[in-house]
Amino acid sequence: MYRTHTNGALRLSDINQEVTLSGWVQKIRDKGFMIWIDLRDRYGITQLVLDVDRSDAALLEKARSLGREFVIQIKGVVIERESKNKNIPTGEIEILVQDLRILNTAKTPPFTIEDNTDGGDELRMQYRYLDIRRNPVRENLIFRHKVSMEVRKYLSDHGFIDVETPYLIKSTPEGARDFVVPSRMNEGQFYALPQSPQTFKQLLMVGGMDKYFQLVKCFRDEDLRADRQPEFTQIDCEMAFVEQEDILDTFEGLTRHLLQEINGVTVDKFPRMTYEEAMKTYGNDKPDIRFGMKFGELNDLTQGKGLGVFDSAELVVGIAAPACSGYSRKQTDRLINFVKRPQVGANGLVWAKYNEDGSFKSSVDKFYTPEDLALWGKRLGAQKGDLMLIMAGDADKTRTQLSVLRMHMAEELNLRNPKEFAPLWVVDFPLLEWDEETNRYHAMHHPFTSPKPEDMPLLETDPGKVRANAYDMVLNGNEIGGGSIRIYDKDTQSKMFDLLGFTKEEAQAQFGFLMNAFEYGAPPHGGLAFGLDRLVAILGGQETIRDFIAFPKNNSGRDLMIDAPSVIDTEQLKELHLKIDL
RNA sequence: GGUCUGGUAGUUCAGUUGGUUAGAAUACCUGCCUGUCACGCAGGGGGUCGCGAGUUCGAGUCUCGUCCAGACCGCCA
Repeated sequence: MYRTHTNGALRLSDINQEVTLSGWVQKIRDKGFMIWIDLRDRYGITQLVLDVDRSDAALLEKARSLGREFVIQIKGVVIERESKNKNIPTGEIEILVQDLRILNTAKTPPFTIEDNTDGGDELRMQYRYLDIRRNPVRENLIFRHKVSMEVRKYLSDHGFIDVETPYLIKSTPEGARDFVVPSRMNEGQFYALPQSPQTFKQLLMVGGMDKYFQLVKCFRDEDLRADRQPEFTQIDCEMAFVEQEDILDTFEGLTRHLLQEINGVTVDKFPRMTYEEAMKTYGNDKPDIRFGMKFGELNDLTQGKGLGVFDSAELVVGIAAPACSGYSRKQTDRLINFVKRPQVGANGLVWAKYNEDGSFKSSVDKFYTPEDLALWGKRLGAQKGDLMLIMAGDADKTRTQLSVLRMHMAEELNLRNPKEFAPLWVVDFPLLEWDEETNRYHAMHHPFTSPKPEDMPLLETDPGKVRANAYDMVLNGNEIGGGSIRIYDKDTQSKMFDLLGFTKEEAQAQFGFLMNAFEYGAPPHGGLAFGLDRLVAILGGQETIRDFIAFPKNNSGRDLMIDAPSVIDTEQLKELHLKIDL
């Protein structure tokens, strides 16, 4: 037997017990007359002790030969510490070692296995198995486990059935690039890895599965970001015989359950906001509503006073940053430079201070009286002591830019409290989006999304105006889930493909299986998918999803530990009838 | 596809206008240390300054190229 207890288990009440422990050597403190060893496993740390009075010379010698991260097994007696350590749960006891067995030696690790490691990201990824020994990473993985167990429990309790769908499926040009897998048995043909199990879950509805869920890997061959991985996990759900309201209720329930069970946070009914409202009020379809700074449109108050940039602008819009009227010239300049960076792309920024004493001061005092500025303040909901920030230009672009500034101010003012949770639904997304590059519409959500019945006539006359039965769940400024009511009749679906520029033949070749299924009694259905990696990171109060994934990929889609992707040998290529053309 | 930042000891980093033998902290090794727990003290070893060209009497430092890493834009139905 390797152990009678784990290294987080023993307490004062276990005094005098003979125990066997196993684990990794975290640290050796050799004081000459006495040696302490911190023994670690995933449950905690237990201090081992040997000394010249109570341990024989051979045992001491063996203990001195240990190095960091050696795997050892010891037998000993639980004793009370003379000087206790209040910082760890096992801090009142230690083990007087009687027998020591080295189970495995270890090279000195390339970085310290401690909460605040000295290792950089690259090394940590290359030696991820060592990184996982560290508390923060281990705790994150356990946290993820808890979240996914609660998800499974909730959905199963509510009648959802976990069904697995295939990973080797068919490539489609719509949407993200596919990862493809060559088929040896079908010369010159390729599978694609699913970007999502979308069509399969719809077919499960046709199959009468009624309520389906799956925690499933999805794959997209697009460039990465700090919070974007080429393979990621989705909580994928679909329900039949439901309306949008039923789906929102169900998954609002799931999210509320998670916040309660995982974070101990009780949340009221989620607010709802239309896409249009979100864009007008926050410049963003995933607003962070933990703080205010709502947009106020100022066209009528600013135009016709001789300030060219405002007069010629389609939209003049601003926010009031709380308690920033004391900003210095340097600070306002920094904000101006921030919005002028190419990533934001604005031409400039007008500021107006609503001072504590009720006076006004702005960067455009030449054009506006204090009375004008007071009206701005009223429109933006500014209080005394606030700083109004105003941008102007093309409506859509300006909203986006002001949205970036709003988030920047929130960061700067520490308004994004990771312990606070403000979920909401954004509903009534547009069905289609015009793509300048390809000169055609493409589906904003996906091509299986149902238009709102009342907007159906617009499909013929003004497709860009059609709203969809599509919805996103937003949490603290992140889209954590999204879904829609699906099309379930063949005619609407083929009209949709038509709008998206598919010929009848293309539609049949790529999605014939789905449209055929719709001819055999497809029930009305809809669903939603959550991004599990991001959801877990947000519930865990952290920014980076990589630390919640056991073995993540880097910026260029590489796994630094196993060094993938890699070339394959010519035999393999030949078998697959592939030639590399570089 | 593009923009920006970085690459110096095992690790995290500093390194002045281009100028002597490239430093610190930490890790590692040795010795000492009668209750340590970020132990302490003394000593020691450790460098292809990412790689390749170029400028120069002289390059860690300047130029060009290249590779790697990170952040962002495009992209991500």
